[in-house]
Amino acid sequence: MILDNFDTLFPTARPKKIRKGSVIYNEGSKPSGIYYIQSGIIGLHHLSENGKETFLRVFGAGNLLGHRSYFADELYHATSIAINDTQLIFIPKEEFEQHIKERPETLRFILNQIASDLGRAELRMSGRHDKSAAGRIIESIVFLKLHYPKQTWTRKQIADYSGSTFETVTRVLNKLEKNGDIIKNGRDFKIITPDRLLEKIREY
Amino acid sequence: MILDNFDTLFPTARPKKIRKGSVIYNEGSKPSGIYYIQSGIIGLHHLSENGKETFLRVFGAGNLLGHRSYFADELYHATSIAINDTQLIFIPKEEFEQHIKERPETLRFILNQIASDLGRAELRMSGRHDKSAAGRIIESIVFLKLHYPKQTWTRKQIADYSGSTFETVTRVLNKLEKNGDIIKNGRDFKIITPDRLLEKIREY
DNA sequence: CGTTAGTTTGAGGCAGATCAACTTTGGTGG
DNA sequence: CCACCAAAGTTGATCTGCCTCAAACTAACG
Repeated sequence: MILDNFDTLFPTARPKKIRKGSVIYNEGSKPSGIYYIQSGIIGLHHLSENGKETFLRVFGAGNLLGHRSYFADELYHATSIAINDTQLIFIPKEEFEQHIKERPETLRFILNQIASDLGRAELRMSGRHDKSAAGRIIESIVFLKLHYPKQTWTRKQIADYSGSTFETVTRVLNKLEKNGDIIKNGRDFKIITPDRLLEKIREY
Repeated sequence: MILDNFDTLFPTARPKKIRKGSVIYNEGSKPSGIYYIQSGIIGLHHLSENGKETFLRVFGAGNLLGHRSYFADELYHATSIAINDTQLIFIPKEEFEQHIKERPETLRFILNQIASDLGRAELRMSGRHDKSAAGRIIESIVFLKLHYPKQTWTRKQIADYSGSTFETVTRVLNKLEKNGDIIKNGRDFKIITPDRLLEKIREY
């Protein structure tokens, strides 16, 4: 879901360039406003004490970032990291609250998005037990490639998104290639028919 | 989070009695309004084709129900079932939209709740990989007993909530009793010191 | 006090994580 | 433009948490 021209509503905001790999905010810190992404891709990651990493959500151009914690009135529950070089603007609390007063429909728009994200998160949670690792990996590559076709997702990113390991992702991708479901090209790959692949999930 | 006296705002709504075990709405059907729970406990469950069940969320007196799908503008992604005898009112779309116009703060209240639920869902999803089954079971009983202390949760319900099996729940509860962390009483049990138990999760 | 839904306990199996050693890719700096 | 090298990917072997299956037990409700 994308907010077109959201940034033109905040003309005073100065766009900030973020280098690939750098952190926008850290788990545990306190929101003081929200971010709007003008370009680039950002990943939201949860890191546990035993070193396991979970790739919770992806955000692209036109998305808000940090809005969940802001509206839940909580500390950030995960860390956001730029997957690519990114450009974003930060909208401080006061300014954003003013905006909401003037445009109450923004609230409903965000609620719609968060409600949809909650459904997706819960289905992903279910999938951790009722689907095989291969099935989850397939769902993940279809989702990631559908939303960000030009991005070369690493095996590690796919593993963290699907709840698996990069070795297992490697093995599954090889099998998919052997079956003619994807075509590999260097580190990248192309899914031939995403819809048909999703239908075959239970076979893997 | 609880909406006090939300039902008095809809005096025309007729309370409906729901028997333990019966379905309020089914996965895949279309929301035509939202529910408000006057008394009782309701569980939201996702059932997969291979028979696995996931216990997604619990709702009690003073909670809304069916609001996620309503605001996401989606079909229900899971089935809601009365865990106890329950009394609720249904608020049709038109009436609810009218209410939101008159009381826009309701929208922010619901957004706050859904945003918080999303955070919890994502942390539970992470926990499926970075915590042992025992750890997740402990978190689940602490959560369920904290919010619904009088409810006798079955091993199956705890298993579906934690992403495990009822046999594993049995084994963990026995170990917890042996270690003096809980006291069993028939099918029910009491957690001695929930906070201290949560701190010991990584030991289990 | 009979019935059944819920619980306990044990034994065995396997999906997929982990560990390890090697190969390939693609960015970069000379 | 090419050589280098760190990051990413591959492949195989091993290990294990906990799920599955099975069978006997027990609480709780009508």
